[in-house]
Amino acid sequence: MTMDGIELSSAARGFLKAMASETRQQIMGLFAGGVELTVNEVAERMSLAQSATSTHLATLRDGGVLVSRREWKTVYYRADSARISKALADLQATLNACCPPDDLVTPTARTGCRGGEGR
Amino acid sequence: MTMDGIELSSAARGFLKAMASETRQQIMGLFAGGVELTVNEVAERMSLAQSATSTHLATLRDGGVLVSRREWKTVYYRADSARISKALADLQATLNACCPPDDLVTPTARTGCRGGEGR
DNA sequence: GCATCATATTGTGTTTTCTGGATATGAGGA
DNA sequence: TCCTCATATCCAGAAAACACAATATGATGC
Repeated sequence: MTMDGIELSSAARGFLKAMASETRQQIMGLFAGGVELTVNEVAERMSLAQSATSTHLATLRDGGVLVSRREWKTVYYRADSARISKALADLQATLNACCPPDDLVTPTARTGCRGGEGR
Repeated sequence: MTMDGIELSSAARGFLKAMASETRQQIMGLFAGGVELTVNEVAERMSLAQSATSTHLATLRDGGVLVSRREWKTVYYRADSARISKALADLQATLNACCPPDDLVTPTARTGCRGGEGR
């Protein structure tokens, strides 16, 4: 009851919560290549209502997966690759601490990904 | 309308589904250090019913985060670090393909993590 | 066969999430 | 000011997840 709390960081938590929904996973697929999309564009391509799309995009932004850039009327959403890498590195670090890191993990996986997060 | 499907692999999908629940995240914290735990032990430490615990552990096993080893009566659950690393590498690879890998990401993040997944 | 132990499964009620319609906000143009 | 556009928020209902009690399964020991 002391060290049970190998809790995930808020970044990793938000990432998991954001990416848990399959609909949001598909939404993320629309942002491939770094394209910027508006809410209506995402709604149209996903065949979703504008309100539902707005909520999903807000969830993704809250989870650190997307960033929003407001240009007068329209809000452009875009994938936040830096924050995604950060969340993944964080997730990996926590899970490495949680699970036996001694088994026979490839050294590439351990060293390579951890160094990625600059910020 | 053709290449929208930057879908995640089943490993990454299962991982996200398994780790989406905060209860399951806490459960994973119990397996720190590679300890093996039975269903009843997890239920007791989490103050959860045996049925709920069994379901959660099955979800985690199905998501590739835990492995179960049956020893006569009791079933011992244990973290599957290799599969976890695999899922994370897969996730990172997909998200790197999804999101702008050109912005100004450190080259370590691009080369290091992508090479991790061998299979 | 019967009882027991540990786990899995079923059933039910509760809570949360998801979705779409309607409405509100905020900014630009006539 | 009024209207329009794009997005956000509010408000239902529908769907899914969660948790518990009860029961079923599977294997051991009598």
